[in-house]
Amino acid sequence: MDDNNNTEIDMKSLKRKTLSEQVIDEIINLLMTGKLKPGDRLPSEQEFMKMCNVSRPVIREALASLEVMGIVNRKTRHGTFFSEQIGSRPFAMMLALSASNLSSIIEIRVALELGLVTLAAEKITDEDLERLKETIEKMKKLPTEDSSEEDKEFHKIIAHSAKNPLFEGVINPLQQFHDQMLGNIPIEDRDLKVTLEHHINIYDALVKRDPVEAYASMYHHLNYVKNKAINNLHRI
Amino acid sequence: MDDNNNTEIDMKSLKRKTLSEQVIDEIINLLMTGKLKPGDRLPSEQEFMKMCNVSRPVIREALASLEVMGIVNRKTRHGTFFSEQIGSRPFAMMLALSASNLSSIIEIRVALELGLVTLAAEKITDEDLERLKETIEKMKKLPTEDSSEEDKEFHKIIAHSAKNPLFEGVINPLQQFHDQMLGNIPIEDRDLKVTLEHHINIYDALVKRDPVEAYASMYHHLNYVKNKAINNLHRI
DNA sequence: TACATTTAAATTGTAAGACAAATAAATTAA
DNA sequence: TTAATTTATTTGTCTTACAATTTAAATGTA
Repeated sequence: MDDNNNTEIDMKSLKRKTLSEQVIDEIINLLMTGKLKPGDRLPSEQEFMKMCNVSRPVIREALASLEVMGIVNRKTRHGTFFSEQIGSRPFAMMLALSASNLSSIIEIRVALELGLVTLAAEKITDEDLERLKETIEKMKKLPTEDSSEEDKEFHKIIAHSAKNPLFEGVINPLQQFHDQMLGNIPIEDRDLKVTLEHHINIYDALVKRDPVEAYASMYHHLNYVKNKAINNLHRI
Repeated sequence: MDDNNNTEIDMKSLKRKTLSEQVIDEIINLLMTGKLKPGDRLPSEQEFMKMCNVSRPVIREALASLEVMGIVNRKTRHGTFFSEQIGSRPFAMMLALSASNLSSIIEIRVALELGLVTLAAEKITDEDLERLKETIEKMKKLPTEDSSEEDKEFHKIIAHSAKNPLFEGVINPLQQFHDQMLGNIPIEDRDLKVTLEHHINIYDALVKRDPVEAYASMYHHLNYVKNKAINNLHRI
């Protein structure tokens, strides 16, 4: 503090880090430095207390936080382990903050679906393609215009075909959030023939494993769906 | 338990929910139901204790978890508030679990950048375009092949032009993680002229506000970058 | 000896009480 | 009226104790 007095130092922009946040940082660092890997067992609460020289509630707050984020799993008597992969719950919780800004949710979902279909074009297996084809065949036999279940299934297969758990952890909550908060597009707004045509175009592009064509088809489809979703939104 | 004994009930698939997790669910529900909005003040710890009939450490674990996720902000004497928007930290922490699977990180980043450039094509402002042009002009004057700073800036402007805080909260950690864990592509692998051409193509598409062309240009660019990043990865 | 049951142990889960730290609000002094 | 001081409020940390869960070890029985 005997430094140059003319230097403006904005001390207020520093946020004080609680002890539990510091413990979290240490634990995250174990992963980032490769000292521990997904699946590995962490030290027990008692051991952490000794290592970090803090009280047990501080450790518990840190671990509870990491568990809610899906980064660790805690089991009585067994211990605490790093998760093998992230799940959907953390991102689903984060989405709650945008619950009142649904158009932004729709927007990011569209963007992610477009990125996803690119990945799928590169990585999709014959098995995945077969399953996509099945949803298309199922849609051809539908008795009504309501293809919402098949539509969801179609998008889920594409999400799965990317074989990227992190991506799935992000897109699954979006798909579910979208369904939950927006409900389904009203029946009278549906055109099974158009949706089916869109799905077939996307499928064909994926068969060719052509990312740009897959993208263009998906973009076309999602714009159709997005406009209906936003119209539905304005009706609420 | 005097039900039909022939029904198989897999009780093991139910995970016991701790009290703090239940408190978290209640708080998230406040957001989901619109009872409270981003920016609103939550009840104090003492009030929660009374409402939920649990001890203070349970409340604190719940609130600490929500704070790490960026969903709430806690200030001494002031209280606890829902955040206005999500930040980057939660997703950055989630990424730590994939620290040992870098190709999957690269992959999801590419997918997200592609979705993002679509959004940008729809929403970009003249101001954003001007800033993109500035990075391009700056690149034209670079003395060496090292355009990593300008490349980062280019992608950051695009991320910002989508004007979607949630999306930014996801893509920023990916951009930073990528930079931090992968470092920069070695100088001898760089071709300023190619990168510049890619950026110009993307910029031109954005000027036209053409999503498919923006996508195709970005895909071309990111494939170039991705291959170099993966080659660099194999060298480590 | 093998299997079943009981007990002990290890770790997480919860509660209560006390004090500390930060800071806004209220009160007092100039 | 403004500035300084004090008080009050809320979060932050710690200690202690007990509860709950679950697995391993020990004991009992056939």
